Amino acid sequence: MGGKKTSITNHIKRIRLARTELTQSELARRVGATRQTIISIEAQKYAPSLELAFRIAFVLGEQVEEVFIFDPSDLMSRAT
Amino acid sequence: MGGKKTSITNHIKRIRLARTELTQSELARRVGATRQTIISIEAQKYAPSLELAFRIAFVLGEQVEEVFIFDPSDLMSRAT
DNA sequence: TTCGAATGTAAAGTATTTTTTACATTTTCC
DNA sequence: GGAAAATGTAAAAAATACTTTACATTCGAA
Repeated sequence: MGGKKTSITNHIKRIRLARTELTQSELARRVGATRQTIISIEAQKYAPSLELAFRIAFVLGEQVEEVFIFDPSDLMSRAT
Repeated sequence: MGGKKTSITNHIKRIRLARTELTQSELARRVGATRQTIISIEAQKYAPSLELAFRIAFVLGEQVEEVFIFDPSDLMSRAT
């Protein structure tokens, strides 16, 4: 069913509400994406591009790595 | 020639050589991508996905934001 | 100089992200 | 309760990232 899964999760919604109190529409507008894109990313349907991730973090006033959490466990299984 | 493409640049090549002395092939293998992908990204032909960016940074032993540099100037022109 | 490893170019095909459009549900607030 | 704003689902098309394959160039060492 589902599939690949990205090994990335994000805290956009929490930060958006707790820290900046932006609506999805407002965030979308400020980062230059559509509301639908924000919805899908918040719902973890897919990970954003690196550029969009940077823009989101920038607008939220956070570092990329505080907004997006990478789980390297699948990478660990690869060899030296 | 090129087009605007992405507002992201990277220091993969410098870090790859100076810090870890990996070949493109080795880096590609460790991050689970192809050599061609590493070549294109190092050549700034396009930016990696967020996931690949995280993997590259992880393997290089750096933070995402030390490897990939975001220029927010195009974002700044958007309003409040 | 010659071999092999590393780097590079190109192009076609696959996979993933983003937009666009349209409508449904929930929340807020009067 | 009702209107408006905010959030949500869906799906097709467009844009971008990634792979695969094949061949060319550069560079270091034997």
